[in-house]
Amino acid sequence: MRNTPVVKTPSDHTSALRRSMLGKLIREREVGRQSELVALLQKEGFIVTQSSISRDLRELGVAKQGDRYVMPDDHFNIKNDFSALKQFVSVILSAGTNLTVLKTTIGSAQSVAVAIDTARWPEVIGTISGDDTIFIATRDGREQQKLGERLRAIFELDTPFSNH
Amino acid sequence: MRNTPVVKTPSDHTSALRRSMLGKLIREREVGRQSELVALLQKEGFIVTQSSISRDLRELGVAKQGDRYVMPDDHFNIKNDFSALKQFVSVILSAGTNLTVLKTTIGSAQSVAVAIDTARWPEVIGTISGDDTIFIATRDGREQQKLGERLRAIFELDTPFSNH
DNA sequence: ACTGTATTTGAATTTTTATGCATAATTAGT
DNA sequence: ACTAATTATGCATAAAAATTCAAATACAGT
Repeated sequence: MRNTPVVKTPSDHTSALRRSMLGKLIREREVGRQSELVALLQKEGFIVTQSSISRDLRELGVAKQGDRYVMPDDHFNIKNDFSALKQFVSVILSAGTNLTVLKTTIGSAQSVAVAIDTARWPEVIGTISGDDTIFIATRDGREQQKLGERLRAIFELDTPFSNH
Repeated sequence: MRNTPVVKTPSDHTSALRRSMLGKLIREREVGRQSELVALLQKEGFIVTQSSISRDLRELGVAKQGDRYVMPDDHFNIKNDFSALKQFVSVILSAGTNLTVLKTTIGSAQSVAVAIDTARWPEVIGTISGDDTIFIATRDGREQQKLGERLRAIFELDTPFSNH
């Protein structure tokens, strides 16, 4: 069963397909120059010259760091300023409808709490913290809810009743 | 009292200072080519050629996206994302040629130290920390130097003898 | 201060990337 | 289907960045 020409029907508007593949290649392999990309694309059935690659890369927003290309998606990983604190937070608990408790590794509660304070999220009324515990006060159940979501997103903690 | 020559005594080992400034420039302005950086640095009192800039950029991990350079912090690099910890670190000091001291707000030294530990930078031999102080041991002056650059970049601290 | 070693640097060159321009392909409008 | 307009492409070349190499500079040990 050999008819679908690997990827490109003679007259597609190739550029989209090519760019897509370009993205895949850049994500999956370590590529450091456009001539390599020309070769790799050729192997996939696309015939292009370096000129087009150059233009494609700009179009895709691909960046070159040192000697490898990186997709802009990978840049998005920052999300927020808390990623460095993730490692200290172990669990999130709630007590009643307006108190949320965060457990951290010993000694880091203060730091995490300060980060939360300075973030000035609307749902946070105030925080106090010990060595490995942070209390976060919210106005009511709804706010507590929101805070929970936010914290779990940020610190990548499991939800209490988790999904798949 | 005006004698400290703006930034560079003829024979400093400039590279560290220059790189630090380079980082600042890239963060603050939109620069798209190394020749511009040469010019900007000249305006700050550093005389360099494109060759060195090229090497510095690689060293700093700066990436070029389209036609602007971007610091890796602003980008991806989850491991090196200490941005949330920035607020706790106030000053960097060195003692001798293999001990670097970091002062932090009270209570956060531990957290910062852990982050540094888990980052596993090659130049760090070990750390110990109190409430607001971290000792970081490095092998020698050179390594200490590198660590210094890295810390100043990450925590956006001023260089010891700063400019304008 | 002197010596040997390692690092940094700039000038020149090579390599890589971007682009002006003319052509080809694709799309839209009728 | 034909024509005009827009977009995509390759070639040749300009522009920018990386690298080689020799010289200069910093450094540690004595």
